[in-house]
Amino acid sequence: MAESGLTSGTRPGAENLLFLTDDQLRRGIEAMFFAYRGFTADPDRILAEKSYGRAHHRALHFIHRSPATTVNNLLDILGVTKQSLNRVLRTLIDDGLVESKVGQKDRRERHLFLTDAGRDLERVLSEAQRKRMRAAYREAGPEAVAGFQQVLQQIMDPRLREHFEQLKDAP
Amino acid sequence: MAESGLTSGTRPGAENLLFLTDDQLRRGIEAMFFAYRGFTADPDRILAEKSYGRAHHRALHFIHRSPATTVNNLLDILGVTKQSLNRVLRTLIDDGLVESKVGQKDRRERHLFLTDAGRDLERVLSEAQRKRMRAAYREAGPEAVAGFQQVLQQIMDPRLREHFEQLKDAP
DNA sequence: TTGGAAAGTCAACAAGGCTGACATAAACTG
DNA sequence: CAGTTTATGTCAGCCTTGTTGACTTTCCAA
Repeated sequence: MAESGLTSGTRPGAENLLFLTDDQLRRGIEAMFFAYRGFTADPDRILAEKSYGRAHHRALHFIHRSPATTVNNLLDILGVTKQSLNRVLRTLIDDGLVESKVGQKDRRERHLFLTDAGRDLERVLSEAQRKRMRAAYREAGPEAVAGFQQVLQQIMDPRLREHFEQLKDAP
Repeated sequence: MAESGLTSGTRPGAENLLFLTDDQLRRGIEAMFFAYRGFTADPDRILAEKSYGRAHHRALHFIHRSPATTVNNLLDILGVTKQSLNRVLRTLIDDGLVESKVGQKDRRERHLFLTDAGRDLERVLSEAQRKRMRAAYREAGPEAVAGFQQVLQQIMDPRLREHFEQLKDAP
């Protein structure tokens, strides 16, 4: 049943390229669209209560992942302008969720850290997101998860894939 | 699950749950974030040239997929307010990419269709998106693609999954 | 010492979400 | 038939989050 459901009874041989039909690609595109909505739904609800937005979540996430990261590095990861990021960072700093420390080696740079309160919010947000992912992973099983990761990695722009890989090796 | 155990050789036993660690989940979350950026990058570039946005693309896509769809159905799929959709639809209709026809059975409804010009733009946008997906699929291989679809489907909200399934069976 | 990088800020704007209020036409219901 | 509900459209105003451009301050490095 699993087999026929996945491959319609055909074996994935070298010549079997049905998974590359426009129809299969369309299904993948629509799946990405609908899944991304679910992916962001739970954090979005929590953020709305606190009058924050997705942009704040992203900043919290990547500062959490890479403590002491610089503004420039964050700009590169997030792919927005410094004005856009600054607005978000400003509110997070003013609200005491993020701390900005002048660099020791290069005192022009600012190194970003989560405060205790910042870590708290980050934990609530990411746990909500993980909960859904965990359920999805469990339903789909480890092999599906491996495929999921592989395809997503290929969809990324090479420059972003580097960031992704770098984060993989973070402590 | 029992079946995937049979076909894969990995039994989802108590000890083999490493794919559910918080670290694996975090990797999946970041992969979704970076991949979605790539996913939208190519259409976004084309849309920007024509002063359209992602919202226009979404409308074109789903009208293309479900010709004669009603405004209400589109609202449900897209998950935005009618005011938001109307703004987008208005420009598409004014620009001659979408046609709105009064319903025959129920004359309160409007049925939406792409014009030739609308189909042209939809084709350009979706081909750009498919190109990237095709390359990703080819690199990852059919088994990975199957897993990719499975996990995405599980991430969706149930209500959206129904829409997704319904589109699967469309002509 | 000076050029340029890093960061921050101000102003203005746009897309695309949202709410609320209201209008119209058509269908449905008692 | 009168009243209600449904589907759609529209106006006005707000918010978040993106953009560009201009400008300043700090300060490293050649």
